[in-house]
Amino acid sequence: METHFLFHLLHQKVRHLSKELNKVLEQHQLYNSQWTILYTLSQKGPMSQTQIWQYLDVEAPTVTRTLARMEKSGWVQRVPGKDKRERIVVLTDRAQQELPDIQQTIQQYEASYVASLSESEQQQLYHLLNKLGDKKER
Amino acid sequence: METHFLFHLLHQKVRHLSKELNKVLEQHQLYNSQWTILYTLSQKGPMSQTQIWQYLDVEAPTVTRTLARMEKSGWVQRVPGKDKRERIVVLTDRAQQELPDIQQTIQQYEASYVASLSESEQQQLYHLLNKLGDKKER
DNA sequence: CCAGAATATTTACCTAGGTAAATAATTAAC
DNA sequence: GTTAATTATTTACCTAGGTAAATATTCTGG
Repeated sequence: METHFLFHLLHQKVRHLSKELNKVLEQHQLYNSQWTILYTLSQKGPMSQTQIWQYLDVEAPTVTRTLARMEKSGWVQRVPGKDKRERIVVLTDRAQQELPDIQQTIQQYEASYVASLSESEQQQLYHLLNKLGDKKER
Repeated sequence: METHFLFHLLHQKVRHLSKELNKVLEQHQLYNSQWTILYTLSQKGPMSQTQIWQYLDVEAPTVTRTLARMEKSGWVQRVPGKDKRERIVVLTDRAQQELPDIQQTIQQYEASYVASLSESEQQQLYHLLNKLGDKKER
């Protein structure tokens, strides 16, 4: 099998997916990646920035920037922690209020996107993706 | 199954993959996305920019920019076509020369990444990815 | 206690992707 | 044949991701 096409397809799908998700999220004035953070905070409660980037497996500057934008547009607030180096990120009231609505939008979109696969195919896909790139001793 | 995790995993994998690929390509002074274009041109021969973005399913400004960078670093040249609006993209001699080497680097990396899956799992994965998001009448 | 290491965040600089609108050249329609 | 629509590319402006280095605190070993 031509591995090239597999990787190309992977790329394409993710790009396509982000693009559409961003379009769907327009109605909430939100972006894909911002949603990821919003969702994480809604599940885990207030977190420091470091906790966020480690959890999302993204570099620190990436979340600094995204959070700055989210703070500006009123989704989160960054309050100082006991340790004066760190900033704790908290959802704003507005975010709390709009969350269910947004979640429904996402849920619906994701469901429609995944509808082309049966339940067991979805699990297969998850399983295979998870296994992909799992280095033994690469 | 929680679709959320499937999409999250997809994102993560692709990000992780690009990151590593870029690192591997450093030795050739090349980036992931630039390689994609280089490879396409090596397979298809000279193409107009429009042909490139349509084939790669990317927006026009994206390839304009990437080609500009590639031209500056000596991978491609853009020559005017008969139609004075279009620019035909051609690989430079240097690109031609270095291609086999780079291809080997990529090949090797991709093979190692995909080695965690059996041949038939790879095909399964390709099949499922391909099917994912296939709208009937979404 | 205090100098040096470690940690949390930020800044500066890069690539890659997107949209909307501008520009230039070609085609089509009258 | 000139005007209007279409096509190819670019520009300006956005988000998202990365690395390397700077800054500010906190921790630690002597």
